[in-house]
Amino acid sequence: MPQGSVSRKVRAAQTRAALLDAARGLFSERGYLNTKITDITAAAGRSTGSFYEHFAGKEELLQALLAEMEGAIDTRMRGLEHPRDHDLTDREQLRDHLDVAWTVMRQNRPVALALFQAMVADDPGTGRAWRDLREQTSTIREHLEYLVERGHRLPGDPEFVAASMGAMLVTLNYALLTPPGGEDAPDVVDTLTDLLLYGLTGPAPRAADGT
Amino acid sequence: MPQGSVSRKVRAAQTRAALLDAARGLFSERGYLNTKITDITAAAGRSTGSFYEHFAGKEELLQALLAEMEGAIDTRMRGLEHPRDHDLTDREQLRDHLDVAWTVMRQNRPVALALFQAMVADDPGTGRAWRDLREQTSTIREHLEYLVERGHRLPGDPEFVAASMGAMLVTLNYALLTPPGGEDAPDVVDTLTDLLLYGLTGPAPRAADGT
DNA sequence: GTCTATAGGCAGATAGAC
DNA sequence: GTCTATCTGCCTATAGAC
Repeated sequence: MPQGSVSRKVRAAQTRAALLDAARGLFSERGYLNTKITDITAAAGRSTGSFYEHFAGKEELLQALLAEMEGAIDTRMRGLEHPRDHDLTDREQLRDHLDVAWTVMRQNRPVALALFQAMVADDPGTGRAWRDLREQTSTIREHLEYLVERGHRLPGDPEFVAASMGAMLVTLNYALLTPPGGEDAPDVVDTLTDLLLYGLTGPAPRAADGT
Repeated sequence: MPQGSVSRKVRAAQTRAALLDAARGLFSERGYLNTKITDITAAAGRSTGSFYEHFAGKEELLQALLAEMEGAIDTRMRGLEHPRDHDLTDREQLRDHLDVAWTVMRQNRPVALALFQAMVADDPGTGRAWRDLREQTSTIREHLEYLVERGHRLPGDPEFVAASMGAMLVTLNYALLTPPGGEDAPDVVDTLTDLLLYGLTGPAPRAADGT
């Protein structure tokens, strides 16, 4: 393989990375929908035409960002078992799950923001919103199904309950991208944990027996 | 006042109403973001120029639709007292509130859809998402504040808890605009009531005393 | 107030030289 | 692969006749 060819590949990869980086920055600043392809190429210091050598359009670039993020998460999670039999009615375990989800969204702000906007901007008839919600909550759903199998009684269908939890999380994350009080509320995860675990009635002393 | 002038006013009102009607239909079919002003005028059987005689733009038309909806609700609710001291930890009262909210969104599908898309499409930096969520949940927030005043312990700040409940509601509504299984799930309100009231642990037997 | 016609401004996407 | 240049289509918004 000739050297020139290698160098070419490297430069191509650099351009691709530059586009992805620029996109992240712009998505975070102005949002996904308000960012034009020409904005991205300009910020990356590349030409408009160069963009289409790497991505068919903005949506495909977003999928690439998503893949990158998922790759990074998988790497960090490597080796950590994630068995199906977590008990989400255990406060610590529920809190862990919510904390991971929240942290991932916060640490990947541009991607989370863009995915949410893309989900909502899509023609509602396509059903993308429900599909996205469903996919993003598949882990929670499995844990809930496990609970049901063990005889626990949930407020409703596990799939729907999981989607409801996800809807709350992603929408709050979006709404809090610009923190209302200036700084990010520190106890979001704890509050949501308690709300989802015990509801408005709050943790209450249980009867001794399981009647 | 001359007759010609009256007739003119009437026709203007008809055009305005036709535009609003057409917008409702198109928003419901294709969504707010994908509907162009020219689509609305075409569907209403009017010219493009006519639109700007009544609205400065699409967003202003949406605000008009919102005002219309709120007017209709106020009319229906006229005479019904809505005191601040509702107890949302009472299942029936919480269910009633969620049911009203859900029914309003379902019966005003185009407006609810459009408002949600408009909220998300706005530049995130404006903080519109949080503001909208806050406003739409002001009633719930007041009830929760009332509970806190009476000594009840909530999972967190009433404003944030109310916003969380609202986030869940409006996002699920949006995701379920195209029902996944074909028909609309009938027990959405009941499931959300139980989830928000008791959480994942479900209603449980309480201890006899309040220790 | 409503119409026709059009100006004007993007922004997506491609052609062709290097 | 990357660039410059451009074409194309779409949509907002206005001008001017009726």
